[in-house]
Amino acid sequence: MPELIEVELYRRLAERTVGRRIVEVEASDAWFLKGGVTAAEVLGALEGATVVGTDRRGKLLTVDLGDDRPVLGLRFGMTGRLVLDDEAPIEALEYGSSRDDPGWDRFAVRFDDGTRLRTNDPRRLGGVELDPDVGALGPEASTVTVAQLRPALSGSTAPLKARLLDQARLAGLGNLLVDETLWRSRFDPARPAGSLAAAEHRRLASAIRRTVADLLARGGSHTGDLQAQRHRDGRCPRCGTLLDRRSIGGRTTYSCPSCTGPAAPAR
DNA sequence: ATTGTGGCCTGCCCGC
DNA sequence: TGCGGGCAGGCCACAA
Repeated sequence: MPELIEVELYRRLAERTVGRRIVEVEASDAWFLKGGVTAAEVLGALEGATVVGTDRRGKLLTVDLGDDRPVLGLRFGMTGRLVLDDEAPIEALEYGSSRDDPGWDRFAVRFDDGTRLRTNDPRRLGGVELDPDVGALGPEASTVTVAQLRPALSGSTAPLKARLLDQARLAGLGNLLVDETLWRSRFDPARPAGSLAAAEHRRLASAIRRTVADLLARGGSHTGDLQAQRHRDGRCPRCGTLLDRRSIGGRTTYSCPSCTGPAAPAR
């Protein structure tokens, strides 16, 4: 479940490798290489390169290797973790494994100072890419403005939640963050995205930024107030009502039927 | 174009 | 104790 919060923690870890030179690349898992790139091409592009900086758009981590090299893109899917030597900012992912099996290392680079940065991903849902298309992603969710959110939602009949999960419209939110955000701001996830009024755009944009900041401070996408009740028979932490469990946007969705919804706006 | 669905990958947990 | 089925969700291909 790495969402932008986890990937931001990964980025901060990767940032520590700035100035180090890559002396060896481990890319033996062809499945993990995306965009049609071969292991040989990745090796050629990365070996000898020095890490210049890191960046992130939504759930995509990018590593800048200088002007004469392609940008290294890292995606983590749902169970991917980034580990520098033995240091992992996320010990165990919410729906991942608590083990750290070396057999799950899908990609790694070794630096000239002997340190090693690796992706450990049991389910191989993440991937490595060269020069990823950052432009295909929507605006960054953690800093989204009303002016950015409005066009992402307006005119759409799709459920609000589905649009917020669409990385081409808004980059960074995953299932847990969206449910937490909508619950906090009392929106019905199933409501048509295009039905929001101007004041609601403001309320939602603000809720997205605040929820991301709050859960980042707490340490993960799974630290939301709704999380403990994300199960059948779960109850709304605010009013105690039995939570709705539905599939919206193809994802399991928990929401409070009592204190959310168009018929029951915020008090 | 937009929206919905199913599949990919595989560990884990539950019930029998 | 072992086993099978369901489940988790980020992402992409594909269908309507």
